Amino acid sequence: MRIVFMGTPYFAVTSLEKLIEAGHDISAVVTQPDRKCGRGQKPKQPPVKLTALENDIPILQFDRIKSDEGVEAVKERSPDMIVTAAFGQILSKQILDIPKLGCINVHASLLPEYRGAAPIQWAIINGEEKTGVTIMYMDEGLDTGDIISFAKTDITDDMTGGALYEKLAFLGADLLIETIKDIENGTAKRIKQDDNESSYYPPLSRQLGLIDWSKSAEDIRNLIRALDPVMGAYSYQGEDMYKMWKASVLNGSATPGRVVEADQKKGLIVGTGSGLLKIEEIQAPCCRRMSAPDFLRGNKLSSESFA
RNA sequence: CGCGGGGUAGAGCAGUCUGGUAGCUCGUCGGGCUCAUAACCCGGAGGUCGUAGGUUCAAAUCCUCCCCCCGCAA
Repeated sequence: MRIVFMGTPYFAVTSLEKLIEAGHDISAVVTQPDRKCGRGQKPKQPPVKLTALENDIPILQFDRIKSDEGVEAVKERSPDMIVTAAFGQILSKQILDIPKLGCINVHASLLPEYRGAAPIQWAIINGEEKTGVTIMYMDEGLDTGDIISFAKTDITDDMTGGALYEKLAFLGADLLIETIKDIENGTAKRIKQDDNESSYYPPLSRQLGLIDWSKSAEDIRNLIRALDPVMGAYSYQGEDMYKMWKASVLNGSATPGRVVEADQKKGLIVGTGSGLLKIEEIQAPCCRRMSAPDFLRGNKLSSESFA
């Protein structure tokens, strides 16, 4: 099958690699432009671009794929199908109409739930125990197209956002390959999404990571593990920002944000709206992340409350 | 040239401004004590102070280059 692949981050790399492995003809890879990011503002190449380079696949990068040049470039590749995974740009009708077999997308949730850019993290934040991936036809809406196939998986209690991201990347890639086979064979299904059952969650924002200590210890723990390793949940003591990377829930109660214990042996324990939170891994300003006992060994954490 | 913090013993830090031969907590090893404890006491091992130069009688400390890590920002 002649495919134009669109994707950007590591999540999409897995799918791209499996497509190549399966012997599909990837006539081009479309990915976001190299962006200045990180320290030093050096332009960084998206992971998908690096994979394309390794495999000698032509690369197309547009600020807006909807632009005339973008549409034209895709047309020139005359794909049978467009496959997207975490691409980061919305496709216009002009593009959707190009491939005769349609445009399909790998989405990291069980649609119609968790539409939006960050379904993986949101599922953990909400304490979900099950999630999955969905392969769907794209339409002009955001994650609203018809479902072709899906695969479920469990979210274990200790799973971080990073771990689930990786798991779903593989699950999605495998399902993608199978689904394309079904489409080729004409056995693929096409199920409309029930909009009444749908939910939409926004992209991750800095603000989201700020810990609200009045929430329950369980909720805070979920936020912490969901945001590991993308940005970390954080809290302040005065001007100092501390990132929390790992925590567990204890019975008990204390004023939300209050540091109950900060002891090498007893650990770092903080009060919440319901239950106590034991911080097991923490990152102080300007330091790398480290276990709470290690941190307390060399740093004197004030007994001031977190806010 | 986007802004800023940091690299000192296995781990986490102090010492750097006000140069003078390396210190703290923990771990580790050996010994002691106790009915008992992640307990306590005594003792030991373990460091090219990120790399390379420079200044100096003397550099972890002052100056310059480079490498790596981290926060902001995008």
